[in-house]
Amino acid sequence: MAHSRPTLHDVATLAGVSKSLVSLALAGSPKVSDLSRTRIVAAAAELGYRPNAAARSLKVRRTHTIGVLILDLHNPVFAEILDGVQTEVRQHGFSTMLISGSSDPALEQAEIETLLRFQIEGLILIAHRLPETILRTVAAEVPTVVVTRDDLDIPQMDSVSNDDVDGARMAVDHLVGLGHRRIVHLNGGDNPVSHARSEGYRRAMTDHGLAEFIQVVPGGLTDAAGFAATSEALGYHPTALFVANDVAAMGAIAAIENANLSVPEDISVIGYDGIRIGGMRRVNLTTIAQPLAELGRQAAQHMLRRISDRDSPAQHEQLSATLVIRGTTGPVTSRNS
Amino acid sequence: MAHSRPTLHDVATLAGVSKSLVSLALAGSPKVSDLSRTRIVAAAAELGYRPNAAARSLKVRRTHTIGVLILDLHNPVFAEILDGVQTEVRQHGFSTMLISGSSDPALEQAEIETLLRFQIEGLILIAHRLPETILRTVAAEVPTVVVTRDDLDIPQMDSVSNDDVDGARMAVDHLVGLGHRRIVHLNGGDNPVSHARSEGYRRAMTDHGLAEFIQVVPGGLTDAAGFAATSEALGYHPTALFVANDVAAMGAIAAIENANLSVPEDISVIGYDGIRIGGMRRVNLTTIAQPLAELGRQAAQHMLRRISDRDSPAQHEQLSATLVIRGTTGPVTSRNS
DNA sequence: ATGAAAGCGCTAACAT
DNA sequence: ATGTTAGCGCTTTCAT
Repeated sequence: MAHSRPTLHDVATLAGVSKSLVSLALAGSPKVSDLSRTRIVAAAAELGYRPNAAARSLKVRRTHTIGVLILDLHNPVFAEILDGVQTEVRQHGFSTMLISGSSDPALEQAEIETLLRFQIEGLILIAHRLPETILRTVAAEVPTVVVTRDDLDIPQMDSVSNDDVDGARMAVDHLVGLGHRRIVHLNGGDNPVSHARSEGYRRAMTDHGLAEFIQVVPGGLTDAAGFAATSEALGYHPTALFVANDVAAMGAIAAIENANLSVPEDISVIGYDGIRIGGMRRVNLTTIAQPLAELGRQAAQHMLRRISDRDSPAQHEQLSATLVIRGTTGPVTSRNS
Repeated sequence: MAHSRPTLHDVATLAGVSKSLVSLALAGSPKVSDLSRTRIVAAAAELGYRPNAAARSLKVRRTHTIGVLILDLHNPVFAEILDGVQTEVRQHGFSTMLISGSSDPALEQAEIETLLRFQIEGLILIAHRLPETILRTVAAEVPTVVVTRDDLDIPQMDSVSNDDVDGARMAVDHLVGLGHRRIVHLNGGDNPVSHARSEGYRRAMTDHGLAEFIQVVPGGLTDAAGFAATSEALGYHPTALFVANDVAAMGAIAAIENANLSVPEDISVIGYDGIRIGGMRRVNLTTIAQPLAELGRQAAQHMLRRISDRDSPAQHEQLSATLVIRGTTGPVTSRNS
């Protein structure tokens, strides 16, 4: 940085007062005379003065900034959760600093490290995949709330999630209600959310007396993963697919149509998340919808609470999802029964 | 923040050395004895020491952090551009701090203000909608590069964009090549990108001798906007629609299908951007694809260059888009000619 | 190889 | 109402 920005000192000199008075005036203190205040404000404007947050935070030990880690910006789910977070924190005078995860988990940790060095006051982790040990350390240092995961019980760390086991059950119930039995599950890979959804699938299948039809195909949470996993799934001649998330479900549908089968006539498909794009008629995806913005809003509330009371006991909020029936699921027909 | 984090001083005391030596050791200086280094590293680890970036930046006047403003996290375009930015800046030892725009432009400015107070070294604006005066001020203070806009000529501010006029022309050329004449354009609202695309449409239509068929329907850049604008567009009985962007194009298709017409048999639709989801078979959208990640990468490169040479002349990079023909456009048939 | 001291820009007693 | 001063945590000469 070649040009050095004007400082409080410069403003003070120009206005012909002391640094402290400038500080006071700019903070809106009532004990500054109108004359001085006017002069100071004018001087600041003239110089294009902008307070140095680093210096300020060094002194007051607050930044009014919370960090947000989003696993994958490509998945619209996270943008929708973030909406909720932002509206809520802004109302309370906080800003957010986002970082996005990358394919490399080590980078993710490094990014969090950066955030912490900037003295953020809290951290919201959206669908992270940090190891528990790291999480413990982080949560001990800074108020932390995790969104979309509830499998961890770490002191001083709150979580807000939806009940994935129950949501998965709703998906299976819906399909069974349509007469399906050979329901294959494309799972979302090795992460807690996907595990929970798989677990819900297994339990629901079992409860419906369909244990013998349980079939879990390894997949992932991206459209590419959904596409790729589908060829294996088709080998089991399913009449319906329950896919780990909406994005992967869209990939699965593409693969099904690529195989010259149609949805839902030959195979019904249900996703999970309730991303907006799934509601577009072109896509028209039946899904288990999470209250995404609400998830974000609650996460922010927990965060704010924890910032003012660091040591309050860990809270784990669980919101329920809802079944949204659209066009990719239908009754079993003679074509696929 | 109740608990105060350990400082260099604490580490020094524990290791039994001076603050300066700790600083040196942690910076990897070779003039620290192995013994001291080991002790210092151990002490730092034991205390969970994390350098305070605010203090550091105050001293060294560098943050190695660049700020990125993304207009709308919901539009997948921006995530893809960001990918390019991130890979590039990381390779050069920089981190990014993201902020996302909101419906309220004033908030957007406030967010940038926050970023600047944190002493970011550069600012990348992706599809912002800041007024030119603000932009000038910002660009004068911090290296700035704008992505997806090229209409501004501001000193010390670079831009990276695609040639929207030319891209729009390609879209029209494609449709005309398929025999379409009644090509209606759903524009993207009052912003420079949309203006350029509309302009390209008009020029291309004129060049093809189709000036009498020019019809621009006001719309927006979201799926809802595309959906809404389509009913007016249908009033002109088009055989093809050129929509301002992919997301809106998906909305338009939904509206067309809602009206019991089919794509492309009754109406062809072409979008703009080349978002990944458009490539899914379910969507299968013909589009003008921008080199999104490349846009981001180049933006980052300009940024980095400008950080090391503040006063280099403004550069305006323009990358070209490519026509991607998929399933939503087809030849004019007896049904719609 | 190590330490002492100064100072980055700011705020907050405290003094006047 | 305004100024003086100390110090937040760090890096960086400059001594030793």
